[in-house]
Amino acid sequence: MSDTAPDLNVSREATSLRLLVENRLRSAIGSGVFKPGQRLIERELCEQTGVGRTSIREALRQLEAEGLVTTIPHRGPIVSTMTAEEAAQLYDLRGLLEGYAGRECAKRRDPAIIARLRAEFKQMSAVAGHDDRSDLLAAKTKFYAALLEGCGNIFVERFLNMLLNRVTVLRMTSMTQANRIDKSLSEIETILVAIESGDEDGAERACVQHIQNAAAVALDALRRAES
Amino acid sequence: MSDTAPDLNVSREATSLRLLVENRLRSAIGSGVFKPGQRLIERELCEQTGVGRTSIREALRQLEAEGLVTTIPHRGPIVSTMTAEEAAQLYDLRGLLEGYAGRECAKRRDPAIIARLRAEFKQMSAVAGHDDRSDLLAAKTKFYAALLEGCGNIFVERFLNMLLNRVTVLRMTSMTQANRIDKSLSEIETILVAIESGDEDGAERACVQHIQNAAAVALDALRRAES
DNA sequence: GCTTGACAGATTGTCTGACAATCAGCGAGG
DNA sequence: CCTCGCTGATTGTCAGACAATCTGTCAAGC
Repeated sequence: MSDTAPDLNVSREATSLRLLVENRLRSAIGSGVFKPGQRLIERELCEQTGVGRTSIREALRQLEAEGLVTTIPHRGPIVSTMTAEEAAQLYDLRGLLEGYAGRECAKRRDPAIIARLRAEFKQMSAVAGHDDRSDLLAAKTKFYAALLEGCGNIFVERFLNMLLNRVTVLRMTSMTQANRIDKSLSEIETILVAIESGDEDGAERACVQHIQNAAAVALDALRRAES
Repeated sequence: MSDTAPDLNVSREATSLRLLVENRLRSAIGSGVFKPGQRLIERELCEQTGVGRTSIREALRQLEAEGLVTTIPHRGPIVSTMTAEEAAQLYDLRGLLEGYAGRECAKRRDPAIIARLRAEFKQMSAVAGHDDRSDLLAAKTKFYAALLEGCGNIFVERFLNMLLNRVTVLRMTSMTQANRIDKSLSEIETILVAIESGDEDGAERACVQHIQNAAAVALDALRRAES
């Protein structure tokens, strides 16, 4: 990055309609507008979005590849469901990857990344008390985004993003984090401190621990709902 | 699974045209018919496959999500290229995941899986001397398939499959394994033995080691070609 | 009453043809 | 030699169409 050049990153954001639709659907699923198991009928989506079937179908293929929707032959796509068993596997993998990301962040100690992590942590602390948890969630998401970028491995970043999308869906069904916010915050602080001090093992351990705790709460709620 | 019920799994294999096209393209890319960087023009693919643009485009979206092709806006899809840097990241992640898979296999010690692993290893040893390495590659692929299934984590399995597809592309460019076959075989035997004896740490270590060695050879060739 | 089979409706899977938007390369002009 | 505008190629997107297939229902038969 040059010091002199102004940021001319126009980045026509999402150029293609297909991408717009894709993001729309992704967030609709993530925010629970479309619930797991619900059918997504092409023509209805066409009417709701105002785009042709072509774009809808291509967007759905993408989401299918990401695992967010499941297409039943000649029946059409539904929002993917997850058994408690699968959710456990998801959290296992997430722990593995996020542990790796934490370790790499601690190893690299990129100042820009650390600054972002710290800023988002501050933001999280600031809004932790709000009734509306969407602020907290947004900050948390940004914290993770920084963590993933910081690991410097594009594949880890991509895969973890996929996993996080699916976790978000889970979160809707399991309505977790009642008073886990405080604990969660302190866990995240542990991660942050470890990364800042370059403690690779500590950062990895803290990340894994954080995921395991989150998993325990989520899986408990999920299993109860599944019974 | 019931003991009495016969296996009525008819499994009409790949129903939709789109899936057929997808697999065709995937293997065409994997086998080097389409080379990295090459443009994939929709209308040409239509003629070559005899299907409509609809199906082609949807298949391409899937491959794009897997990272096998990259779509340049208003220019169309090309077979994805990889820098040495990215390849190194890919191998890093592959080591992480495959280490996990090896560990889990050793932990679970599923007899069916172990039998498959051993059978494929035998097959590999048998065909190692052939000039045509496609037999060896096929057996190796099956060995990995068993390893991935054996880890019991569907997400790990899915992600590793994606990574392996991209490694296959790399292999085309870097023409590795001259006389690495013997070493490679003995490394795989180490993995197998560790899994059979339930040595979790050993299995993980052996897997990671195997990937690192493979990575070293591949990256060396790649960097030389890139210069 | 319960099972079987046929029918109708809904929805996907796929093709065709079309058109505007956009990009890459080329040649004219300075 | 560099810049500008044109032309051709290709994608992005739409609308309409049709067969294949699934689901649910309802009548017929045991």
